[in-house]
Amino acid sequence: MTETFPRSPDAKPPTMIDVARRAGVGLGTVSRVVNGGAGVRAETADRVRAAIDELGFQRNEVARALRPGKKSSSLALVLGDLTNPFFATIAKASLEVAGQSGFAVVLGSVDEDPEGEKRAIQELIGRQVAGLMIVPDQSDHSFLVSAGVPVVFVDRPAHGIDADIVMVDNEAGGKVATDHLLRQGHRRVAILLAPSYYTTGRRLRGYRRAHREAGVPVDESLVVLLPEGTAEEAEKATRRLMDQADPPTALFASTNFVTEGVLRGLGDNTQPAVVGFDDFRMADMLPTPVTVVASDIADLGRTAAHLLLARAAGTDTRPPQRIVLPAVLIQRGSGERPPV
Amino acid sequence: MTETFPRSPDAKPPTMIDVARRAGVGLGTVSRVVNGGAGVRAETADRVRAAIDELGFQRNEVARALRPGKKSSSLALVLGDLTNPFFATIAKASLEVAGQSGFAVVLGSVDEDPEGEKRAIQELIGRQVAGLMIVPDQSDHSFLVSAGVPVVFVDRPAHGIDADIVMVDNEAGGKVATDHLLRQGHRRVAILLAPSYYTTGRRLRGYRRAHREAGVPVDESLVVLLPEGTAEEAEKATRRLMDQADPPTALFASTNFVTEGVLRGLGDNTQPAVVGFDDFRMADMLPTPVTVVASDIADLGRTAAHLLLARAAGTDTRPPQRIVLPAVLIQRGSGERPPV
DNA sequence: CTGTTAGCGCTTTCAT
DNA sequence: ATGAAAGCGCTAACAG
Repeated sequence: MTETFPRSPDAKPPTMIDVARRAGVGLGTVSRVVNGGAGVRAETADRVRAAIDELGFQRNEVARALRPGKKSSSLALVLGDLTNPFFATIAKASLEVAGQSGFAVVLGSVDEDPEGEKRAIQELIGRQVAGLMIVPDQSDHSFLVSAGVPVVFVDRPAHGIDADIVMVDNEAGGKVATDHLLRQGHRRVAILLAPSYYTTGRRLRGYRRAHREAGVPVDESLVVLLPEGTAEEAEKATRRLMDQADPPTALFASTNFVTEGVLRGLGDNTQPAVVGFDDFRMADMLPTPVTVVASDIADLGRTAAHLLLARAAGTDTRPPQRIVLPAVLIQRGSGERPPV
Repeated sequence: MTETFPRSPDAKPPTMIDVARRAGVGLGTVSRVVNGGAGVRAETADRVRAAIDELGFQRNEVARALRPGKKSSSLALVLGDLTNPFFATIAKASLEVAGQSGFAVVLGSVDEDPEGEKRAIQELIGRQVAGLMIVPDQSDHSFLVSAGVPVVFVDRPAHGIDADIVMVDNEAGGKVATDHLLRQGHRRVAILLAPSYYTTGRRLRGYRRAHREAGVPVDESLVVLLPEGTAEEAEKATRRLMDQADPPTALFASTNFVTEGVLRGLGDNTQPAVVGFDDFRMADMLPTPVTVVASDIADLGRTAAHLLLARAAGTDTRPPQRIVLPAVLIQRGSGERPPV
């Protein structure tokens, strides 16, 4: 009895009114039943439910969300490249948390262009999302101040607005990684930074502080700010570093893609020590297992989602929070090579 | 002059009526301007635009989508684990395509439970998405027939409904991989399958066909159906395989996670040849670079999104399409080891 | 307990 | 060219 092709798109789906007529009750009663059925006689409710099944009725969430106050039950997630496991992990985690509360997650498509993010965000706000989780770029986000929607920033704070932020302890991470290298006697530790103003700055800060406290001067030629945070750029930069007169004996890569590039750039050269920021799948399977400074990225996403949900529900009215997750060193081999 | 905290959540955003009052025009005029401004005197339009800027007005997409026919400009994407690069790639690609057409993408949270997918899909339909892209599980999807929304399945077809499907040539891929191994003289080729009824079945079919055509009998003890498609299960299964009396000299892993597990299970044993299905980041960086059968996964996502957009727009009214993308062998080393 | 009614913000005729 | 008015499907008073 099952049809085998989708119903023609113009066939209008049944509404509550259809259900009401079918069940011989009022519109309000149907609404009550659909929303839990409190205050409706069991018998009536059954009749309504029967009608719902027969008609295949499904509540129109859009109309429901039109009601003022009743913000749509969806959150927006704005981030860069889903192909980056770092972002994918955040997405998955926040999706799970949102789903548990009956919220869907709308993904804003963020192209590369600088205007893309703002456009995407405004688009999303127009869709009446109940809240936004944003992994912001460097641009000004003050336009969000008057958006009337709760916002939680993830991984890095945004300019022009004081809102909740959930992130990793970048400076401590940078410090731990560098300490580890210096402690083993390395004196020429290079750092390769992806161009993300904030995290980059903090990680570099940790790197410098480690040097200062160890009494080791920083050779500025070993501080490399990549033009792009890709493996390709990191690979090129690594080659250049190793080709110079006095090459580093250790390299600190500031993101997972950069780590990949560094390893590629090093090729068969198994001399220099390498520590990466952010763990990645199969880091332990590479020829020399990769030592990293890692955080619980899924927790980053989960925490952000929980916080946003609480803000959206109005449950949480504290001033903007700043949640910082720890970063720990995971020794696997590449970071434990002694200096030459 | 910029405030530094988000506006209190109860501050209602300005509506078109506010704009109309402010500009001293009628509601309809504002609507016209917002939608391109055709048929409005330039001078009037300017006044309206000025009011829009001053008030920071933003069209309420929800109210807009309430209009019948005017399907919301968002597509739904329902898939499993975003943490799997395979799915993440699909998500990213479809997101880009959708974004170019001004569509947002809503992600359904698909938990592990079998009912999860159906619930998520119905939720999404209730949100009036213009179309659905689904990487379906094995359950029955006939309930979508009467949903009145175009659906495109990705990676595998669904039961109970004849809709568009974009996928990889699984059988050819299985054949190519197995051929490659047999051609090098391997006679004991194991295949490790993740439990996904369809792709698994096709890949296995290719495996069998390759054996048949080569006149090599299949040892059924080498056909392993994993209880779960995780690296852990694949690792355990690989250990078991290699521990048996007459172990295989080659292994064919049916997904990227399975490939990872196989490599882990093999550990230092660098004897057996390995071919994986689906390429993955850093496959070329492992101790022995990994030979894989790969397809353009991003293209899978892109194609699905394009098709869905056309269906949603009513532009494409062809009968359900079945688009199959090729799978090619990428030789990197692990698959070129000779039999012992 | 249940039916009726008034909007939510917008698009879209239909007059003017 | 522009204003007025009728809903879209639903929720939330308000009556009965």
